[in-house]
Amino acid sequence: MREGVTPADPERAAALELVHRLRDIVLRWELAIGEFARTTGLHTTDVRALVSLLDAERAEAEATPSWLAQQLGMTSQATTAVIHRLEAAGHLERLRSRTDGRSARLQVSDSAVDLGWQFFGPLLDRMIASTQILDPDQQKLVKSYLTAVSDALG
Amino acid sequence: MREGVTPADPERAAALELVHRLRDIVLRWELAIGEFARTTGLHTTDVRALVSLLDAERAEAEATPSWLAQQLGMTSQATTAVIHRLEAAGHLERLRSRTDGRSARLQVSDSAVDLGWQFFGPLLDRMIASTQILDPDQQKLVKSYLTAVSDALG
DNA sequence: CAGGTTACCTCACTCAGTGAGCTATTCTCG
DNA sequence: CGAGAATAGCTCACTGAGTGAGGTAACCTG
Repeated sequence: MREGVTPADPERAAALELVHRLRDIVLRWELAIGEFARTTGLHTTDVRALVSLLDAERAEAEATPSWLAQQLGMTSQATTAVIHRLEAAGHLERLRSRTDGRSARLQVSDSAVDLGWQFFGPLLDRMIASTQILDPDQQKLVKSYLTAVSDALG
Repeated sequence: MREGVTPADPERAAALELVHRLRDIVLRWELAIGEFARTTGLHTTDVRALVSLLDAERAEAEATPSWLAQQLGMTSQATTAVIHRLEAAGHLERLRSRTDGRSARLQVSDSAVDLGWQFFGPLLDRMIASTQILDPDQQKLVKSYLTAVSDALG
């Protein structure tokens, strides 16, 4: 049934195996996001937004509504709604941008950081533990691989 | 600002770096799903469902509505709706299970396989190419790492 | 074969996300 | 400089995806 879709090329099959593991990670990550959303009463989109915003903060990049919209793959209106929800929940502050009068600067509150840490902390710890099994050279290898995959997806 | 959240532990920082790449991959994958959904007129959930179903087929596992609901992290009712949408679009057939009269067997149609291949094919090819740069031993290393991360998320 | 469980479904409803269209600020170039 | 175009973000009205409540049929267990 349906040959050709997965050709019997052993090299390719081995590579596909790896790709599947990655996809499994994506799936599990999404489920974790969903579970976090359910326990906190937030929505999955809100959680995804928070994660992106925390990332931006860590990278010390200025997060704006339009930037967030792009990260979420949503329209600016939907993103406005997300921001309002997070603001109402006290997880986000909307400040004025100093460089552009039209734009806003999104600042996650301490409560959001705590909340995220509480849930994703243990999860992150386990992921980090999995990583620290590898020695520096191995980590470097995996890192360059993941970067390549990331580029392939971009 | 907010020390303690990212402690100045160089080992941990290096590992976090890797975790971030993984999360970047998750984000880009989600955006790709969204783009595919937009171009095909499907919904992101429908696409996620299709991907899961194709996976099940590849693994030769029997896909049922309840199994799918679990994969998507959604209620059975919402999953019923997804199945109906995919069925109406001709991407899915709902067959009777032979072992359990209550259950249904979900069978993706050729049109869905083609559609998926058309969009995800090039993307998958690039991911596979990134993988094939590695030699077998390196692939094995990455694979065991990804498996460990997957377990950490489960 | 009665009582309980499981798999899936329908119905009524809510609210997240979209399209249309607005205001205010910034950029561009004669 | 100043008019026109572009950009950032917003409100409003609406659609439809997902949920909770609750139903039916098939299976399991004593």
